[in-house]
Amino acid sequence: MNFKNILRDSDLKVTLQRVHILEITHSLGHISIDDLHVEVKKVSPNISLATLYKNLHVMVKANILKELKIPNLKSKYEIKKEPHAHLLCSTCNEFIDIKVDIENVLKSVATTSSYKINSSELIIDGVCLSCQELKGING
Amino acid sequence: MNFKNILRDSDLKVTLQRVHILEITHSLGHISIDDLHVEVKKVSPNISLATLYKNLHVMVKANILKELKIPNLKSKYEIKKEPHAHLLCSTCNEFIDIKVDIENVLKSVATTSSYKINSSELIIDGVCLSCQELKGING
DNA sequence: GTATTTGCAAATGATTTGCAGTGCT
DNA sequence: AGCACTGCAAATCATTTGCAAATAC
Repeated sequence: MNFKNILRDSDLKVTLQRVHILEITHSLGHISIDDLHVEVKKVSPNISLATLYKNLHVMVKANILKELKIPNLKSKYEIKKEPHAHLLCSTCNEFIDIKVDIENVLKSVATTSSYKINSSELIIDGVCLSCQELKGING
Repeated sequence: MNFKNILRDSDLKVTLQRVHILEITHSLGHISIDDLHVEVKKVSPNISLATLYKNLHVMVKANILKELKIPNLKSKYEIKKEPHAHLLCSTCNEFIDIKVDIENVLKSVATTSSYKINSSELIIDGVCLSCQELKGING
């Protein structure tokens, strides 16, 4: 991914900080602002939280990033890509992308509601396999 | 709905404040903490935000209420009921319940991921009919 | 009567803002 | 050069906590 061009295409100046934010977010998949701060400081030691907040907002508005509001946790950010859902393990907080097909569901909602639908966010909450096994051992 | 019994069944003391919170949340469908504060003060003028926060947490933990984290907005709370999705108008912020059937989707996710699924949250974002019409007139 | 809950005020935590200096184009 | 961006510190906003008085059971 060429993040410099992505920024230029959105009329955002290419700064080292922004490129680092995008590279780290891309390589980790989803990240909270605090984890991002830790990671970005490894390459830009003086970066401030204020800069992170400003850049996350501006890049969300520019449709480069997406903010994911997650039950019980702080928001995470991800690079905007094809629609997909998320699966959260409520025990260990593993958080992963999953492919789901809800096109027909969205179409039928559009028809019955008369809404013009832009996007959707599906977060599925459960217990991952290894946490199920641990629970079996301990409980 | 008998909110006193619902509270008793969860081993929560029945207080006027809690009953008011539940009555108002039920009658309005979904409500943010600030709107709830305004509404509850009409019947319990001295209620504090701290009491609201404490009670919302305790009632969410007791599974009487559900917290809805909504893109761009503050959380809303609703009485826990059968699974359903939500439709948000990103122009006027209308926020409504909708019936959707994603049982098969969830089942297939359970199978492929080996997760034990507890719940899911689907928020669909779009533009409602009257905002579409207004945009047509003004734009 | 005891334990829980309430409401206040203060503390903490999260996010935003103002601004002088710096860097991108 | 000119405007946007950064980083700091301060301001604001949101949420939580501690505690004395009030209330539920």
